[in-house]
Amino acid sequence: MQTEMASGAGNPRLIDRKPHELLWRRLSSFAPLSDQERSIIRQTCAAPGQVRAGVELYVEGEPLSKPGALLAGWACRLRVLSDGRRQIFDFLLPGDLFGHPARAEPLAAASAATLTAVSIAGTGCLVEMVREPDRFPGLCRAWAAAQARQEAYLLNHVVRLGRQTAYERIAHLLVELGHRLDEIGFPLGSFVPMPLTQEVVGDALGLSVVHVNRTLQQLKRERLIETKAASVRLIEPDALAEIADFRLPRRVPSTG
Amino acid sequence: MQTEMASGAGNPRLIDRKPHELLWRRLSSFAPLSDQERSIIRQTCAAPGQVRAGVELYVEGEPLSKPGALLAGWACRLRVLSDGRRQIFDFLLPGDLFGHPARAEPLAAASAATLTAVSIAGTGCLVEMVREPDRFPGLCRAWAAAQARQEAYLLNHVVRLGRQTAYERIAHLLVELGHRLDEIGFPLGSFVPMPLTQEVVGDALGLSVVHVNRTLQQLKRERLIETKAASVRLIEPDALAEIADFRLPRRVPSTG
DNA sequence: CGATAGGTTGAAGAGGCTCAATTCCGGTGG
DNA sequence: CCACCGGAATTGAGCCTCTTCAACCTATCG
Repeated sequence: MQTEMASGAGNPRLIDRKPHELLWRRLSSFAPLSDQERSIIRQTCAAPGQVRAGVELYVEGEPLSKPGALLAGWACRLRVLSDGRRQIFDFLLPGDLFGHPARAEPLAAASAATLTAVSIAGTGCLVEMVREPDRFPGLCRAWAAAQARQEAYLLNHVVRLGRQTAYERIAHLLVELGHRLDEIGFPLGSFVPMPLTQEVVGDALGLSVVHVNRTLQQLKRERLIETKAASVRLIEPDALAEIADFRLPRRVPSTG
Repeated sequence: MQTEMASGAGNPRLIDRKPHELLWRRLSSFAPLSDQERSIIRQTCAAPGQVRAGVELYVEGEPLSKPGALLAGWACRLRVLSDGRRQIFDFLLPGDLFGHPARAEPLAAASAATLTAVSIAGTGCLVEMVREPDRFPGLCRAWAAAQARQEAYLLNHVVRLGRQTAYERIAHLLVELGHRLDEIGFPLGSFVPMPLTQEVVGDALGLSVVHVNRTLQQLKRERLIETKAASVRLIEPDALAEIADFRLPRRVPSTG
């Protein structure tokens, strides 16, 4: 029941639209935007950059000079330990922002890399926005809210890693990604894109590939999920949320 | 060698000083502060609140209305799962800030609770600061930088939980806390306060109390650390940092 | 002096890892 | 259209880290 209420049936399939519409709709879901702001977003999306899979968008420790927005494809933030072990911190989905240099954090605390081929809204206008916050108050608020959301996901991630079993971790991640995809128009409960290899899932959840594989099989056997190509269907989102002790991020009343 | 360079020998024992001096020195290590800002800090610290151990400072989901600064004692941010399992996200040490409602994140994403009796700089003037950012640009920058730092610690925490063994996790946490204490005047390599029960360490690092205990014993047996009352001495900070693959947070060139 | 929180110890078992081999699948070249 | 290739997924077996349970010890405090 919660499933149907939360379902993205009402969310237009943003991906199918023009990129700037995806970004505008998504940002204005965080804070109201002016017409001027809408137009700067349109400009920013005019000539998106194309980047292949497996490319680093920026590197840990490097100055963050180029804010960007993901228009299509998936990426992640990660760190590589000195012995080669990798830890993925979070995922970037279409409509997500990255590399904001403001807030007195000029250096990247983690690297970011593409997981698929991606399309990225250029840096030009976004830099402008960051430089002159007073001209784009709505954009700034939206960006801040998006960042706060991203941080809430990071806390979820800590809980997964610290206190949940492999089974719960995977269920939790799937539900979280399911809800995020729902927000950009892929209804919860239907087949949705999930271009993650089992190794990537393992690097995110602190598990070995082998164990990710076995746990996914269990979830399939129990008919909680099914997979096809690079996509997943959460057959029983509520049951998964129950298993994972998943809580929807409280929607912030957008009172400005 | 790195140890000696990073040692807090140069840092005055801030704890021993007047509370407002601790806070001022700490904040101005993040961004230059004006005299006016110094005086508002002094006011804020004039009548610190006293809170006992084990008290919640704020609760997850509650509106964040009361920014504060910890002047003495330890606290942590945490979340309690529905089945009672706890996960600690990070620790608050003297000089640390919490509960900043700005940045469009009006609701707390986690609870915060005291681990010891603490002394807290009141909300009055800090609220003022948040309301009128233009009057206190330095303070705002400092606060943002402090928050960025806190976030870097959170990423460290994810790496610990996701990719390190119990032995590495504990070494890593100890070194990180050692460096943070060094910054407020407790030299790395000497006995420093560490008022954490083994249960708290377990809740932070995703380990059982029993295993924390055994791992600590191993570290003591190997003469890497020694403990006394609620304090610890990192006998071999470099060796510990090596074990933990610990990296010092890059100091931000304070050009801004 | 009893109460209570925190620390210590032992034993057994589970969850997850490693190693190693095999299969599957989407693409590529012939 | 087929053979082949490489990355990803799958499977089996053994082992090890860490957990759980349960008991016991130790300090501190009213």
